Amino acid sequence: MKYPITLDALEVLDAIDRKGSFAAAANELFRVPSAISYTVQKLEQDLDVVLFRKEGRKAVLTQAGKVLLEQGRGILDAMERLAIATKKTHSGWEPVFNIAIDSILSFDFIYPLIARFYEVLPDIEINIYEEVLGGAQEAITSNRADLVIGAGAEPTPNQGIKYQKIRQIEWIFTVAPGHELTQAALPLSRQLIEQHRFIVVRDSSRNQAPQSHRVFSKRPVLSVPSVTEKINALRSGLGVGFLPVHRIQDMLEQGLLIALPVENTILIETSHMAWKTTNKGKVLRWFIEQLSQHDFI
Amino acid sequence: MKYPITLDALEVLDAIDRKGSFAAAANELFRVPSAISYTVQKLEQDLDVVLFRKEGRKAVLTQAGKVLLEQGRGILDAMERLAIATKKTHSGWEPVFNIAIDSILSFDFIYPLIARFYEVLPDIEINIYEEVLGGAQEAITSNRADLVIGAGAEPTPNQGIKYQKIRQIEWIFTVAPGHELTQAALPLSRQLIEQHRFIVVRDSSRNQAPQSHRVFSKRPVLSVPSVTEKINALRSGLGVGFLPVHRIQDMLEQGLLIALPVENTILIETSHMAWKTTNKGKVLRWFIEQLSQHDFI
DNA sequence: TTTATTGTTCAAATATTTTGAACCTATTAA
DNA sequence: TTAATAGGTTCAAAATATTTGAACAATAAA
Repeated sequence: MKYPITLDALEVLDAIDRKGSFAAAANELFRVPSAISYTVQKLEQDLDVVLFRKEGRKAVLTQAGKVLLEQGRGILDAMERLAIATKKTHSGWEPVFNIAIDSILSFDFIYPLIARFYEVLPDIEINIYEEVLGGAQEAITSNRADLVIGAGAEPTPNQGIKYQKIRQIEWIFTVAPGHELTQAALPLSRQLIEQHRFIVVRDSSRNQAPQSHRVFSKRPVLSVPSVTEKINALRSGLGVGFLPVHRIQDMLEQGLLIALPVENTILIETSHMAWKTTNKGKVLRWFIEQLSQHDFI
Repeated sequence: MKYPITLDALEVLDAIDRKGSFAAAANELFRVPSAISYTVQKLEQDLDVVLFRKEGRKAVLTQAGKVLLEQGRGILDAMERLAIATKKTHSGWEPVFNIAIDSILSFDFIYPLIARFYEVLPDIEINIYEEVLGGAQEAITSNRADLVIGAGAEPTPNQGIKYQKIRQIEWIFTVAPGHELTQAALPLSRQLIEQHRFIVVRDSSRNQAPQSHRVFSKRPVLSVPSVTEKINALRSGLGVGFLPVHRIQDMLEQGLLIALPVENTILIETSHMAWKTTNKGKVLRWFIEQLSQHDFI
């Protein structure tokens, strides 16, 4: 016999353990006690292992029974999830979706996007991978990623891969008026600004994610949930950081925020996304659509 | 219906996929073709998902079918291991120890580690299996694995699961001085390097991992038992391959080995390990300790 | 000592799976 | 073009497997 353990047997075992007796398990499963007895005996026989010992009028799990039950529960869970994943796939939703992001890009806009995604579809697994320079490209051709957010303009068209430019963002180092850095010599050095508290956009997908792999190193100091909050925090003088120019143009003009040049800093971030044209998944569509909208930023 | 997917159905699906047709699967399973048909139809009906599409006179898996099969195989494996573990517990043996490794990671360091383990505790059965992207995470929550070696930095802390970073490894494509690839235009293309003989670290453990893995294709390869041997073989000009930078720094500087850039290659491999905090096993501790040591590499 | 609860056994009833023959349908060979 | 062949499906009958219910034994609680 290839698989002596059946799902039904595991289900029965689980019910017995939770309810405390064969009789109660029978009741829960809408079966008659003798059916439970039969299932357990069959399992013990097929597996050639004693799973219950009689203690008084009750049956108690043996050590082997406990191992079987504990691990078996994991398998039952996996089965349930597999059924869900399969159905999701059938209706066009990928069960897992992998995003690779070039590590030089800012993640400020990605976290809120993922958070938004989980609000809509909480049980799809999103994995974000950071890729170093050429890696993002490779990630897609080797099917490691479904969507790549890469740095630079769109690369030359490639067989089977679609590229699309994402809005170009100009980042600028910003502090509140009266901040001590406004007194420092310009341009500011990296060393100097790193001594100040940075405000970063937090990965808010943490709590809601079914399970998400996040793969970048960061040393956040003050985390906020979105770029809007980041602007507010900066204005309140809680810290310093880079902000997208187009979002703070007015405030800069009104003197509510001060922009300062920093040495060796790339200000303009051009990025593109890439995906396989054969991929018709709905999750992919969702992300492409969101990223295409000019105001998602 | 609580569990629409049965183990038998997964077994049938697996056989169909491996053998290529319903008829061949029927033959393998000592059943009649109509029985296979019946099982598949029942599964499709219970799950309310189309799993096969007819192409010509053959039946081909749909996307959903592929997801089901791929994940289902993991569950079948888990079932087999569970049966073994239960029997071992019954007979007083320590249960098997399962390690899941993310398939994008290099196995080079694992095989020698397992070999070392057998020197210390030869009676314990170690299973290594490969998990695709998110799967490694899942493997631990569902108890399919006792230890997971996953890609990326440590994920968000999770109830009952402990994560620990493993040393980050930078891999670099290396050849011996005077190798003909040193004359080629840089960066090297994948096609080009694939024409050369690769040196890979062999799976020298008893219970070998399911697949050979990760070498680009069925090219001529030379298997060696450890990374040290791999370095030696490379230096002798026996072949080419990726090596961890920190192990060959000196040799690169002395010109004993030549590093060459390859297009679209991810150079830096970050990884972490994960295990259940409830697991107090001796075997687990041994592996954690070994993997924590910086020089195990 | 009753009485209720728990688990087991066994034959009968019921449900599920497997079979084999007949029948499609798309490729391949003649 | 036609025949032969390699899948795949359908359906009723046969073979298996599971569930039931009644009778029974063992133990704890009243």
